[in-house]
Amino acid sequence: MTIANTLKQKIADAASISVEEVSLEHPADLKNGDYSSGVALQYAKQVGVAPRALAEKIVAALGTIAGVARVEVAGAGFINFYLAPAALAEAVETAHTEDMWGSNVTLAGKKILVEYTDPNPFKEFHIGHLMSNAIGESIARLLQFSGAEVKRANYQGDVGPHVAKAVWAVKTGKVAGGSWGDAYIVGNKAYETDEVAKKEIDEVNAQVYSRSDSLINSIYDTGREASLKHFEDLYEILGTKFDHYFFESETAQRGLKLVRAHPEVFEESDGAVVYKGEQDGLHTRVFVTSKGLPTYETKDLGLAELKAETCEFDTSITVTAHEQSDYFKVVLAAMKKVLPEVASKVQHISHGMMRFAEGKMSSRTGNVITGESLLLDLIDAAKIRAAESRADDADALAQQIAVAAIKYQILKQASGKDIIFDRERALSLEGDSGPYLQYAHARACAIGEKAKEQGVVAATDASVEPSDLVRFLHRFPEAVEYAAAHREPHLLTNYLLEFAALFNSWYAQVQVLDGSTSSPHKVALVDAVRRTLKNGLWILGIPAPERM
RNA sequence: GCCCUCGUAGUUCAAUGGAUAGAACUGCGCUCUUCUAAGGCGUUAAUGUAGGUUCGAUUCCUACCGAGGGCACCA
Repeated sequence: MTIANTLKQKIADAASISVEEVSLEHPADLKNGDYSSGVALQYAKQVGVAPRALAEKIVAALGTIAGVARVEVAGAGFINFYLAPAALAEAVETAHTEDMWGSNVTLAGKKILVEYTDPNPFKEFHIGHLMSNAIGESIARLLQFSGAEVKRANYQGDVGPHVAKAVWAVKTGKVAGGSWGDAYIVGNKAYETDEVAKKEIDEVNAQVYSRSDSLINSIYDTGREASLKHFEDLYEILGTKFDHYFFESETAQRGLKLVRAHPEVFEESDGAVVYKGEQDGLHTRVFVTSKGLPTYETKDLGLAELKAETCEFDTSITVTAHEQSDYFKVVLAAMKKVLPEVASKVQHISHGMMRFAEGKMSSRTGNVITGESLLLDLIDAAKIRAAESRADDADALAQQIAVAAIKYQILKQASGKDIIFDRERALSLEGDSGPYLQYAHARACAIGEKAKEQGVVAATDASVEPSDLVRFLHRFPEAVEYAAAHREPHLLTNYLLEFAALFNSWYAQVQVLDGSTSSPHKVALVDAVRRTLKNGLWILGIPAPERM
């Protein structure tokens, strides 16, 4: 950034001090300029000059900076920079003409594998999977928009006790016609309350692994395929396309081999094979049970190896709920010793859990809310509004609005915190919401369409005094880069909300197609706004319908 | 007991060590003869407690209080 560099160089002339890094930020209030620095406040004491006086000296030494219209000293000693109209008009022009407006190249050439969603065949698609999907997809897109070559991975548990429970329930005719998620619920309950059933399920579990029973094989194969197909339908609605699918059935043996090959890393304890995490300030975890079965820890080691063999990557990210944070640290500590090269590329991103406002725990069918039922409820609710819209396909629009509503709720807050999900709030589709952003985008599209009809051709005019809307639009690329650097979609969500609010407010005051000579410029600006919202929504993984 | 997250308006969330701590929902009052009122405008209301570091702390450090999660054969 030229401003930061100039500031850094000239501050020495002004105060005879050297600074390694100058703070330069976007003031929250646009009145305070496009950029602002607090260096004078920071170094006033060291130099022995009052902050404002030092700021004045620095400003005097700065001279002219390309693209900056004026520099002011304000408040206690802040140095505020106001960009020149031409520099801001350039941002509008870029946003109006460039498809990739807002992208950056900070990760160019980097290969990144992102694993997320991770549902289990034979079980329901839970809220947690929905959260992991929304966050993982958005992080993948943020990295992509920053120039990285991103591959999406999904790791699913297709073997284990949960599978046996569902298969047993079907085999014994305990469920008929229900979903595989229902079968799991029935099997799980029987496992906990019925001794005979428990024994049978354990047997089924062994048979699933050994594939020794043809009836069980048939139920298993049918169920696995149906579950995976069903998940695919959900991914289609959610807008995710995975490049790689990994299954626990592939990672178990691999993991066991790795553990057995490293007796110096793992030790035996009470018949089980464990990793003593205490040596790394963590806790002990079991990798192989006393029955010789691999636990999830071991499977994760196998998964890491399998990922590295399947595709090349510089970084491998796994997105999970926060409850697995400590677990992951132990696995990573063990991995550093078993697969050091892979371990050095592994990163874990965790998110909070979704909780529900009291008394709103059940779905429309009266059951516990799953990720799927939540989505279906929202689609239903959105249909009423969609039917009154201008959309050609109301059902398709209802789906897009529902996805926006739910993803926005997840992506609007810092990912470390739990999310209190209030259905009423999400279903209202108003205010601080995904549909609000979509609506602003649809409005911008409508103006573009009308401009075309009237034959008004967009043309940016660098001499027009820039509005707050333009100055905020100029910050978009930096907002993307900032969010990508922190792997925090909510930082972009916040920017987009504020940007959309600014646009809506501007829209209420300004008539774009008023037949005046300023129309072409305003049409260009509206198109720049449209692309900013479109690209921003794309990064969040939220569809941007052109008509609502 | 130890470890990890986290405590901000009545509620759900923001705030890159900076300027008057921002929104949304709720309440009340305006606003469609003008490009979409899923919109806009106005109005009340908050940093858990006690110290520390700093020119400046919601943010960093320490202690306490409170919430959620994790801590051996589940995933």
